[in-house]
Amino acid sequence: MRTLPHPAMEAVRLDTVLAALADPLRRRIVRQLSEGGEAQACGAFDLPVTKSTSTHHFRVLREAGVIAQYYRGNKILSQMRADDLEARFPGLLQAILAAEQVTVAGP
Amino acid sequence: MRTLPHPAMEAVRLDTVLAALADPLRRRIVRQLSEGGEAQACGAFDLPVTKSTSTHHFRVLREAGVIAQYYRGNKILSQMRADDLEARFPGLLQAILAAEQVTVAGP
DNA sequence: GTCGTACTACGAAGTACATCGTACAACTCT
DNA sequence: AGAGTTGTACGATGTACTTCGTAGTACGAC
Repeated sequence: MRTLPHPAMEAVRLDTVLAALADPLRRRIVRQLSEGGEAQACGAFDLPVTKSTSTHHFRVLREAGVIAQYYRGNKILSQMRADDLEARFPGLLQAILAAEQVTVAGP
Repeated sequence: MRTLPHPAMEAVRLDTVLAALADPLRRRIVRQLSEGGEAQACGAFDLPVTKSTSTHHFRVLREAGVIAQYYRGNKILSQMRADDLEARFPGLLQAILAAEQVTVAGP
């Protein structure tokens, strides 16, 4: 079974997490994962970029420690590392997701 | 009196704020401003870069809507736009500052 | 006015990032 | 085994960012 490398919780750096979440496309992925609750395959995301680019963004999120990915058949399932993030940076993820909510809800 | 352009609170975008705060040097500035409370001149910051670079980072923070800057004599005083940020993205700034606190406090 | 201070503006150089296309690998299904 | 699906790897390209040096502007002090 193939596996993908994930940073340990202690190795997750604020720099990397913030940089990862500064991209709108990556926040879109994170949002969908957070709202879905369940692990989802990359194909479940309707992103306005090619597969290559999509792979790149998922990789950035995984290497930043924001999401976890594991093989399941010929798909890769992704899910939030919500607990790890909350333990390391309490309230951060929630604040960012909530902030975007505000941004979207314009008059 | 010279003035510097600041984005209106409604024009402040999460993308820009997160990108601005993803840089460690800029977070260092923000941290010092937040802890100091009072407005401080750029020279009050002991940053490991040249003045040009320093100017650049202050500018990024100002254009992102994170700090306010105004002339005072031949200095420029900077201060956090804490209230504006809190109104637009509740809890975000505090979560990021707290997160860094955790990072710094290693065993 | 002249000098020093504090900071900006502009251009240059190196680095990092986002995006894509093509080629490839692993898995499922028939 | 062969074909289709899902996603990766690698290289290329254009854009943006960081950093610096130099030159210049505004202000206070003398």
